[in-house]
Amino acid sequence: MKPEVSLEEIASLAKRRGFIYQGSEVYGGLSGTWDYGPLGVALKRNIMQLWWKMFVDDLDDMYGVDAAILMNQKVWQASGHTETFTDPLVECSNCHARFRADKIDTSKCPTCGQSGTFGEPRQFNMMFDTTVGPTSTTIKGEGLTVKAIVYNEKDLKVEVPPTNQFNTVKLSDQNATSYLRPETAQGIFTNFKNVVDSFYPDLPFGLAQQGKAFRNEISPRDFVFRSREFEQMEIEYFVDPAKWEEAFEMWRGRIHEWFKALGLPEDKTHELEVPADDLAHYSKRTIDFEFDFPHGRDELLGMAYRTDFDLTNIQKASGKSMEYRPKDGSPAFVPHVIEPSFGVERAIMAVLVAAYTVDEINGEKRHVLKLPKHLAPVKCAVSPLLKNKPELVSKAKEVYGMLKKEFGAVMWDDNGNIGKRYRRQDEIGTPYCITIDFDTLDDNTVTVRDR
RNA sequence: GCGGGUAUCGUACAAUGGCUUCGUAUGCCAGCCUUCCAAGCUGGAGAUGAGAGUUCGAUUCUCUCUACCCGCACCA
Repeated sequence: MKPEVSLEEIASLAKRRGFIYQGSEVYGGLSGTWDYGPLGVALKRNIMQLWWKMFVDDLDDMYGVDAAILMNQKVWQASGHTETFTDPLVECSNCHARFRADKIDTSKCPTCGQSGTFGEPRQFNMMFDTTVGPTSTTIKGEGLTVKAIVYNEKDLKVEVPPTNQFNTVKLSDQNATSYLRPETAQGIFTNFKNVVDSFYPDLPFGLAQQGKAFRNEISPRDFVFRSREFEQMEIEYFVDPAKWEEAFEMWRGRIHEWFKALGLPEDKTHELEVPADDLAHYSKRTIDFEFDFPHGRDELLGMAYRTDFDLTNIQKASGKSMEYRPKDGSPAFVPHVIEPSFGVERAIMAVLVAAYTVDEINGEKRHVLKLPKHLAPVKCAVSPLLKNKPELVSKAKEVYGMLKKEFGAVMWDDNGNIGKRYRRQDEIGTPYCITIDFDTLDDNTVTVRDR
């Protein structure tokens, strides 16, 4: 079932009214990046703050963390990202199917049956790599070794004598290589022990984090739905392995509350029980929570039972115990994990799609963003009924100043006539408009319009 | 990454191998007017994605690049 709104309509509105722009637009853009304008950043922050309130501040069993984007590369080795992301991929030149070169017989394409259609395998890694600190390079020749600290390898020029008696040998410092995190989850797992040491919370408890993650997607798509830089809101909920199902169901319920808080209609959200043979190797159960986006039904957030996969990996790789010792003296164990993982951009898209409506009034189209009030970027617009009556304008300024100081997200609007202002505010989802008229001057009352 | 499409004021559309380089609507800015749900008038700013080629002359034709949209693949 496709919603009536097209992705292009949403993108057009987002651009026109200052929600979301193409990243680096003046230079022709950068694929898979998007920038937020004044209204967009307000909406985004409202959504993220709502999440933090619902899932951290309002709950007794939740703790917040905020880990660094750059992490020791051992994190990604232990989690399996380094290995699984450097698989060589081959592509069939006939049917364009792609396969892991080490998993198939490359003499014949399994999809179309053609022979000899595979080219050279290419390494493809979805993690953005980077170098932490200067790169150290060693130049070796006969009887001579020069060590150089190079801040930018492209600037390094080594003159090689014609005798070729010198060789340049780059000793890339493996410790200096790192990645922009492809998920925020590992920043939580690596701090599990720290939080236990500081607070020793009763099990079950959860850690929550919001932050940027980066994936070098093959093809970013569908407006902000799949981009190369995005924001995640993730929870790792640590449980006694015997009680994981209980926790799973609890979070399932909390996720539906989240949908309600975002104002997403129930008939547009769906649960997809991921079939056993599609599950990631570490997961015993996963539910994809989907939404009917303009481009089709697609994943809005996911919840996975990750067992003790991550903590056990860290325990093995670091040599540090990740066991939790229950306070009742029963034997220690490595907790299991329920992971609800939310995408901020996907939530924004869903909210915009759900809120976007077009009314027909006397044959005129009226665009209204029916945002939940607590998400609206502008809570209230203040207008003088007439722009050319100084007494109205000054009174309105006074009211505006009071509200602005109190609530912040208040907009001054004196452009055109009153009807136009209402329309304009409708289009950005402003719930309240306050108009100062001549009665205000007489009896200090104002007109409050509820969208 | 493959195939198809698109790229013109902020937005949505129009037009053109030249002539004074581009029209409309809306939005925006200034002024006038206007006593509550897109009234009107006057004036103004604002665009051919980037680069190369063909040509006397390119926004228009060709090529390359970039970005977005549609389909496929991918989504650990």
